[in-house]
Amino acid sequence: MDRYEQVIELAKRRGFLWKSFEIYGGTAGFYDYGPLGSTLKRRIEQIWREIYVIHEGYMEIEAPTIGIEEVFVASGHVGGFSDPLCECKCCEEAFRADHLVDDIVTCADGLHIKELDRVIAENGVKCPECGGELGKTYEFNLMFKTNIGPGSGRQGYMRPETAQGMFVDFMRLARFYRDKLPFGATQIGKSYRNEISPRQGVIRLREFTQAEAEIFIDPSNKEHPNFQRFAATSVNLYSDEAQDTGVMESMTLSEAVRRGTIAHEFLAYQIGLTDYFLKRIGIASDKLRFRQHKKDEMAHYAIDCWDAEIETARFGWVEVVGIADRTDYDLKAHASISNTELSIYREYTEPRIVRSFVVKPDMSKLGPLFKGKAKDVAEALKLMRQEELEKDRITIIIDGEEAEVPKEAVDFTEETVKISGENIIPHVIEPSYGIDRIFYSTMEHAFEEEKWRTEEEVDEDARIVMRFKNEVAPVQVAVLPLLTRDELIRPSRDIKASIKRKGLLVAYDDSGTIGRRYRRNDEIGTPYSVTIDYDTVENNTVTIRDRDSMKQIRVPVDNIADLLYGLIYGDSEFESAGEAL
RNA sequence: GCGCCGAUGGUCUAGUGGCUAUGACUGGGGCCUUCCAAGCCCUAAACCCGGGUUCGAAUCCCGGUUGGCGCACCA
Repeated sequence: MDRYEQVIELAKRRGFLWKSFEIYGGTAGFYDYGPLGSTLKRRIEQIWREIYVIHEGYMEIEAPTIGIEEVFVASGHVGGFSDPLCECKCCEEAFRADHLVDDIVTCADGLHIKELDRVIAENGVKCPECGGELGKTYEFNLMFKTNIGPGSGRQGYMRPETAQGMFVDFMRLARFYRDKLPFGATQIGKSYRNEISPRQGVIRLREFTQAEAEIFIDPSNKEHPNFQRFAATSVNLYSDEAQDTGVMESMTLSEAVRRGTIAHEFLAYQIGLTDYFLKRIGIASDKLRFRQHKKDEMAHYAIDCWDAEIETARFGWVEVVGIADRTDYDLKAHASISNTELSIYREYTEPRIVRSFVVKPDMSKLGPLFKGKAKDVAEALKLMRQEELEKDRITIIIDGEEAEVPKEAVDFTEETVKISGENIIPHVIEPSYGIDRIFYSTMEHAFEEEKWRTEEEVDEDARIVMRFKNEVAPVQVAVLPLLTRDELIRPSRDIKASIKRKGLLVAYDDSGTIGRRYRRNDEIGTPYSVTIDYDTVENNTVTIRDRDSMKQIRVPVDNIADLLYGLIYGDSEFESAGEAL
């Protein structure tokens, strides 16, 4: 049984993760989060919110999970989020149709399926495996399709990423942030991809949770005002060049920016934030690295892109966060498809007085002379410089033919114009988190099978402990009467109630021996167990047991809830919080 | 989507054509018990789904679902 199996088995048994639709046999690519799983996931998301929404100030929005066709035409998902597949009629092997004709035509990936079929037929392309005849090419789009409204209603798609919701709302967001860059929006929610063959459990899902931030910045200023916060932070960088040699480097973020390894400060700051977040929820720092996309792997519009990768026992390095500079690609695409200007007006500190050379073609003369080509002639004239227009003969080239334009058909002048600002299209910095993979990694890195042997014992003793960080542990406190006796159960119930009032998630358990109950709580990662014994009845004190060290302290019952709250969310030290036992 | 291998209580598992389907752990109830899976009693709980072969199928055959591995895919 490898580590993955151990973690998944525990997750299943203890109510973290369940296969969806299990009583009907289940379906690949879907998982339910059980009671403890939902709680853990929500605590992870809540820390993400604290960082991105509260601290960074990128407010959360909520857009529909179903999108209309235009949105995904603009985003490129309708055309590009699919692959043309082509199967051999003989051996039934499936191939990428565009790859089959790569050598025959120059831009194979731009061809439609019909054109691909034509190229395959005309060139007699056969199955590369067995030489058999190839079947018709079909498009396999990874988006789930649905219909909006009854009958032949509008085509809709389940969103394959939450990002588009933020781009589509750009104008409203810009207004909300009073037209000042930089600003950002975030979204935590479900996305959908109809994976061809999902495997690897929760690592590859058809319905999954993303947490994404789209940060709109001034393209001419990619510094980050708060960069100092992470300047000295060391991270494991696996850059494009490093991947060729296979050697990862540990480097401070300021060093990485200075050397040009990371394109700019703003991106480096985001890497710093991601590093901070992942470590805070319990990812082991030696199993975390940032890998730069190779030039050929990066989306064509991105300038630089880094993936946070976490090392797992079975799947090796798994991509959990993508941090990209998407430039102005998305805003331009939506602007063009929607016919809406998506830009920010940036006023100059001082209005600029610009002298500009203006060409004024006289259409009443050009029209009769050039007829249908008059417009092209005028456009060509507008591009000419003063010296060219002052020559005795003005010649232009239209449709490969030289033509002469009479001097009286074109006028030009120098004008003085006052420009007080300009419209700019912001660049987008996008950190995109795959919450389900992070959830699993948190489980795996928290999992520990602890074995030890005391001097007298021959057999090994063992316990399974989920060493969750206090902040993410689903159950925060266990309240355990030492014995099943009324005089201990009664004060236990009062203590449970007082801890609940503080907002902590508390589990009460009085079944079986105390040792068994400690083990049960170790297995779900409860950080602290409060035990009520006969001393409690006598002097109103209880013991608190620390999950990781199994050490105990004795503290008064009176402010037990505040004390536990401080241990979980504050800086309190366990050992100094009470009298050691 | 293809190939190979698997699927038995909550978990792990025995069972290769024939008794009421094996065992352990876990869970629940109780007894006992003053701090790390102790003991005793009681108890709940399973043959992935659908067809077929057979007097009889958890077992053999076919199809499906699902899991693992390999191939393919992974904007």
